[in-house]
Amino acid sequence: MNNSSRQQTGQNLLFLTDEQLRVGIEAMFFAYRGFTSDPDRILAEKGYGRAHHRAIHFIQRSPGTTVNNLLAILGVTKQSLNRVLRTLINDDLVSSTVGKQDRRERHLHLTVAGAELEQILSDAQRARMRSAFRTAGPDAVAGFRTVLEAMMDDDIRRGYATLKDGLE
Amino acid sequence: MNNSSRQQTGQNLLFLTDEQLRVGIEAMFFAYRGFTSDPDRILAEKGYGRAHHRAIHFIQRSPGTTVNNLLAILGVTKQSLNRVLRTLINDDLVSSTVGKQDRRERHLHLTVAGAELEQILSDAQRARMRSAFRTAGPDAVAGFRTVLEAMMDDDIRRGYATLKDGLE
DNA sequence: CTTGGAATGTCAACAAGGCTGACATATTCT
DNA sequence: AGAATATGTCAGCCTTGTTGACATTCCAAG
Repeated sequence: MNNSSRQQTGQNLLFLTDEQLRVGIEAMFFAYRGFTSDPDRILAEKGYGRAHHRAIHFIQRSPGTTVNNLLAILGVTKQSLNRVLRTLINDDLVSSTVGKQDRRERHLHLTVAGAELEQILSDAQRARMRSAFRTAGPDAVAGFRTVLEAMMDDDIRRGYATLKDGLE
Repeated sequence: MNNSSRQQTGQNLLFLTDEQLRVGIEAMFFAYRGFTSDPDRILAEKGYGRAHHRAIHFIQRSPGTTVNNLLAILGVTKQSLNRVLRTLINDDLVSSTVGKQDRRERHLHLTVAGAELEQILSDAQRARMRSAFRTAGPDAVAGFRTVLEAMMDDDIRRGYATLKDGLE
């Protein structure tokens, strides 16, 4: 299992050595820290955390989404999500409206203030991503996305593919 | 600033649209969750958390490293790290030995049991990374690493480059 | 040799944000 | 009518981050 590609098998599989995998693992660790650091700084100033950012992000990207939808995407318990949503609703960044077909459901939207904060956060996060993408170039970006997609859990990759479809 | 590349500038910059950046952001989010999920499961069984994994990982990769080195890499407070190290040392997964030149320093090593756990964790994490790399192919992997590197904070990228140098 | 600073450890308190379990309420489906 | 669903809420626990205060040990400069 270890060093599975010490002897090559026709193709060049040197990119699968344990050492290369270790570098990939550490790259993920350090890059993810950079990826979250800018929004984290902004959020900390306003008394929010990463969990609030995640909720705001996915409400922005799917306006009117229900609590259950959000739970499935975020992969946390309803108690955890509820705590975050409660503060966002109290602070008037998110609105929760009763469903029309199914009145048990709550549909979530960003308020004007919520959309403003979302904009600030995603501007900061996109700025870093844009800079990284520009530096790396389109081919590298394609590879980046291919590898990340292959690293997701299967069920998530399906949902993620649906998200992507909005693009084509 | 927004949709900065709606009109192209000679080169094809469609990969820098806000939509593409959003997909990249969500790819990072979902992929990182996959990336940590396998070790997290194993750690939870043994009563440890992600912080223990990080400590074990970097002690394994730099045996004899000092607490201060580890603090710089992990980017947490010494109190936070100390709490984690204390449990690892108590559980005999990590040994802490007084420095010979500078006896204020503590040099950290994995014990046999610690190395065993590290092996289990990194096997799990590498398995996912290897599968993703193999699926994506060497060119995609190169792009993946290029983008991640460009996404790190500058000071970290320098340290990360040093780590990488062990490879060539 | 004394003193300042560096490296480390430890105690206490606090907060965010995960978790489980239990329970309430409203609504919809069967 | 009763089961199932969607949501909210309370209480308590854990990990892991934070700050602040303080002790110890040692090196090095004066």
